Amino acid sequence: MISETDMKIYDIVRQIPAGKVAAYGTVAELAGNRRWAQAVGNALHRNPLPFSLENDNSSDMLIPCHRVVNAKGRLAVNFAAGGIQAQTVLLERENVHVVQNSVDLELYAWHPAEE
DNA sequence: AACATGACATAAG
DNA sequence: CCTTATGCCATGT
Repeated sequence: MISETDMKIYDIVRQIPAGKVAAYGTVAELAGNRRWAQAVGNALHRNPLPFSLENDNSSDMLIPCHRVVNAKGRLAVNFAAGGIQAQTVLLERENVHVVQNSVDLELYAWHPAEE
């Protein structure tokens, strides 16, 4: 069963454009409450559809969770599908350079207002 | 209801 | 940079 909060969270994450990343806290805030950061991580961890490798993103439930990093740009060590390595590959695939398991937020941080 | 856990954030040492 | 400690919220036992 997907809760209201999860819906909001997934909805926000789905809006992150390719080539950009958003922090858990940012997603939480956009979803409605700044303090859901931890919950966002949990929600994504048990996320039903993590991402689509080569799929054409035809499904509305696709959630690009690899574009979500922590406040310092660090990747998720316990990334559900394949760990941090998988997340790295997915990001690199979108031209988001990953160095030392981190990304440069100055370059890739997603700013919703600029959509 | 109580307690433990987690893909977090922030502050402090 | 790293480790602790504290606070948050949602879940699972």
